[in-house]
Amino acid sequence: MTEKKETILQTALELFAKEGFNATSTSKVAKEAGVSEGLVFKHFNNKAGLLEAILKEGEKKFKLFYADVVMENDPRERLRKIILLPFQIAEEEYEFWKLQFKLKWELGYDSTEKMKPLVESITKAFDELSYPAPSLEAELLLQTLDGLSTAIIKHEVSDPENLMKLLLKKYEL
Amino acid sequence: MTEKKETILQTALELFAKEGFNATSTSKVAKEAGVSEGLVFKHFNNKAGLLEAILKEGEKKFKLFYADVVMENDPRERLRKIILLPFQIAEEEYEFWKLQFKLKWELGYDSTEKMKPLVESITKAFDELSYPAPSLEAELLLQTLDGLSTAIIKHEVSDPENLMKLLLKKYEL
Amino acid sequence: MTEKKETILQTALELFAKEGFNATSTSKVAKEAGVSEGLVFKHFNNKAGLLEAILKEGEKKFKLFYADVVMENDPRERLRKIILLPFQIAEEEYEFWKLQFKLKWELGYDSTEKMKPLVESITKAFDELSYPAPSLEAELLLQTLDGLSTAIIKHEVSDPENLMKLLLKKYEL
Amino acid sequence: MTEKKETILQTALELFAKEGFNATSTSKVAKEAGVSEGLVFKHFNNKAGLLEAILKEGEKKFKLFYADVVMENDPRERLRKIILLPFQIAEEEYEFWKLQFKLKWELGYDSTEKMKPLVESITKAFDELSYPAPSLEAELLLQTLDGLSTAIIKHEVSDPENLMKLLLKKYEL
DNA sequence: GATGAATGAGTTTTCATTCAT
DNA sequence: TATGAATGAAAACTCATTCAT
Repeated sequence: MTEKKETILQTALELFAKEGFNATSTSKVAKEAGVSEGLVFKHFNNKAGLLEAILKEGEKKFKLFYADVVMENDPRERLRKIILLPFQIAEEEYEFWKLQFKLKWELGYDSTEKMKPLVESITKAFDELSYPAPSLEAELLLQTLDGLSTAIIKHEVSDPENLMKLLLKKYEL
Repeated sequence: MTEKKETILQTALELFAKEGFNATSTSKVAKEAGVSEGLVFKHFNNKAGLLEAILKEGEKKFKLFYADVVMENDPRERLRKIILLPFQIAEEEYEFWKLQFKLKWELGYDSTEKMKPLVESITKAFDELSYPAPSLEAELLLQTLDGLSTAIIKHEVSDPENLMKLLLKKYEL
Repeated sequence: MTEKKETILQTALELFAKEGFNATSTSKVAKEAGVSEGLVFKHFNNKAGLLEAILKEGEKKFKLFYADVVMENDPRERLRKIILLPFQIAEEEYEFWKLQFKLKWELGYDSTEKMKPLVESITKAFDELSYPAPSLEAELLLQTLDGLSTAIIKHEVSDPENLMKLLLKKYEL
Repeated sequence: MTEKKETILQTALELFAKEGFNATSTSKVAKEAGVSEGLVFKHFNNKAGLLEAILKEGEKKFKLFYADVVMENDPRERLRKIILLPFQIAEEEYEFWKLQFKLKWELGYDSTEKMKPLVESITKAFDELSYPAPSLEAELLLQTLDGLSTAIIKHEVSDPENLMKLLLKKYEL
């Protein structure tokens, strides 16, 4: 990946995250990235290709993010790890995750399929810890973490540290 | 409000919810609503005005939705009511709420200000029930409900009934 | 002429003078005049009709303006009178005359025909005063007065009083 | 400046001069110039930008036009030169100057500021020639020339040659 | 790989005008 | 006489994309 290609990708990420996919013109991406309009298309074929490239990066990060959780054998530790995740997002990555959320709404795509392994992994953990309704517990926890992540990314959480502790305590972790 | 104006509003709501604000052209709204494109602008000045009108309706409904919670005096009952809310959304209103969520992401606006009274009301409830960290509890609950609502609207919840029961039990309600 | 019709005419005059004919929409005229959009058309048929009505008023005033000059028998007095004209425009009539000038440019119409009697009258005056080239003198004087009027209407003349005196002296009046 | 950009500019000049700024659509400019409408906007941002570009060219020519006058040291020669100017406009430039006049009316902008050096230069000439009211003389002469130019451009002058002579004689040049 | 001029189809918006009331 | 909802056509402007260099 050449330097300019990288710049385009990064710029597009930022603009898509800030303004949305449809509201961001390819020409704006090019201008902001300091490259010619044509180059965007040379590298990514079309606007959708640019988006795809970004999304692919997103999924990679996403998997990396969750891999550690799924691999964890100890059920209590597995729950701990998934709960900690939202709080570990580095501030410089907020833009990136914001984009992922934003795009999911804008393009309306369904992530349930991709989440399945994670859901199952969490379900199993609750099962092993003898929760009476492990599947529902997993669903609820993931929804909670989803709401929480949203709030964190939007800088709407006042006291992350204690919120984390509270949540951990609720699951006796 | 004339009949046609109403139709435009309704059509725009549906299209914005389905496709997103930026991806929906005013000409499509007009065509779908069976009116001339000019009329859209006569009534709402510009595309943003149309959106605003929809959003204003949204806020009205939103307030109506939460009014019952805030007015409730008994703290346990208040919590019960807020938890029940997401599960009471009528299926024909999914579009409407989907739009509200979608737009919030697409336009990136901050709803914390508008949520304040609700947050305070829930905080107070937890306080009265002697939870050790009422403010954090309120924050967490609302985030949970936010994630949950999202899932419900997107038809991603498998067993709402039991999910609701589980959540109520967690708060001993 | 009803009161509302009069208001429309007056408003249109002002707007056309300020913004130009093409740049002024009928809806703006209606709004500014405080009447419905339809009424403008009821009274003047179409936008061109509105313009025509204004222009007709203009010609009336114009003729009134010059009648006194043409009627004057004494040649020196006739010249005096035509020279004084631009300086006698009342400030509240500037808008009106500005419009006349403006429209002439915008619509590109030729006023030579209408000016003929005046030109002849001035020519005759110069002839009677034994100027060697009366026709040229008349042309030049009228062009001077045209340039001068323009400047006056645009508030670009610093010292009208003395400018007038200077001009009169040049013709020994 | 690419060839097409040049063509657009030239076409716009002609159309604006003939029909006026507001009455000329960008689509007409594009069609007449044989380019896509988009290109007009690529090159000039918006319709006003196109106008501005033309006006800028106008000012350049304008300055060139008057530079020779202002540079002239001999006061009599300076007056001669300014008087000759309107008569030296080449017929193929009539369109251009017509536009300048037309736009000044349509857009209502004030050229006094830009004329200042010229006014001063003429004032000084009259002063050096011991005219009793040099500043007023300059004002009057320029207004005369303004009216005259207008008439020339509009082809309303019957005998330019002798009109010129008459004017020169009036200033003993 | 990189540029930027050029396009064509679309989008938002304006506007003169009509018509039912 | 007067209103204002409604229209259809055109205007200004945007944008993804192509292509010659």
